Amino acid sequence: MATKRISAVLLDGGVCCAPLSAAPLAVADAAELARVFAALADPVRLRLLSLVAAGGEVCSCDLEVPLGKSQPTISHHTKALADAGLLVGEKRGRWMMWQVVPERLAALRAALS
Amino acid sequence: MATKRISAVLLDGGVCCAPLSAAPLAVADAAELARVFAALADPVRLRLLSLVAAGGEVCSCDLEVPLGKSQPTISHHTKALADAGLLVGEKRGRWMMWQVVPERLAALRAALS
DNA sequence: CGGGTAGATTGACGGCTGTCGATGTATCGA
DNA sequence: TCGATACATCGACAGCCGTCAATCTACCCG
Repeated sequence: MATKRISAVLLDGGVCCAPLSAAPLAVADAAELARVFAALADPVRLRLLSLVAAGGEVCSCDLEVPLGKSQPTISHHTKALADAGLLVGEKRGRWMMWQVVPERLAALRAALS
Repeated sequence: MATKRISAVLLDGGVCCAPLSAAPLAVADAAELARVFAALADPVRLRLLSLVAAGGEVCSCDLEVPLGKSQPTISHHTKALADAGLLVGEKRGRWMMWQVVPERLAALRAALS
């Protein structure tokens, strides 16, 4: 019930409304947006997101080496990005395959205008 | 000297290069980007930025009431946004007037593609 | 000058977060 | 069934961050 309403900026295709400069951000919208930006506020997560974005579909096991972090740390970061809606994962056999959610990135771009 | 080189994404008009999905983000670029996103990863700062963006030019003294925070906290947040290059301030008499840096927002949008 | 106001700075406190080792769970191959 | 692999979870630790009261600095006006 607490989250019946979610910022319109972050729903739908993400090409929505309420850009920063149009009108003062509502408190709830600001909280939601901040949650997503917080997911991007870490250099390791940004590189992880970039690796997945550039690769199209990437396995968790292929992230440890390029990022130079331990397996639990990689798992921690993929979860953070997934919780923010920026990544979706699909378990395929033994492997976890990750993809970016382009609509989510578009929603962020829309909010930053 | 430590910052001789700064991510091209965040310099120039900000309409630059190196979008996330094009190629894996360089370590230095990721660090710079993360610094800016960290500035946006707080609901109070997002509302502050939005207030300034919507108002065009806003005095610090006009931020305490709508944000519901103490004066030192407001000062802390304006400094954080200014350090991230998202806000510029001009001291005019007794008042500090703030404006957004649209190029910076554009640079972030460019990076998120 | 002197009083008042706007803002920055400092110090302190509580909470959040990135990191890793250790452990648990599921899946595949032999 | 057994060993190995991929991933998640837990617990712990260190460092960072948002917040405020108190204080300091700069500026205006009378």
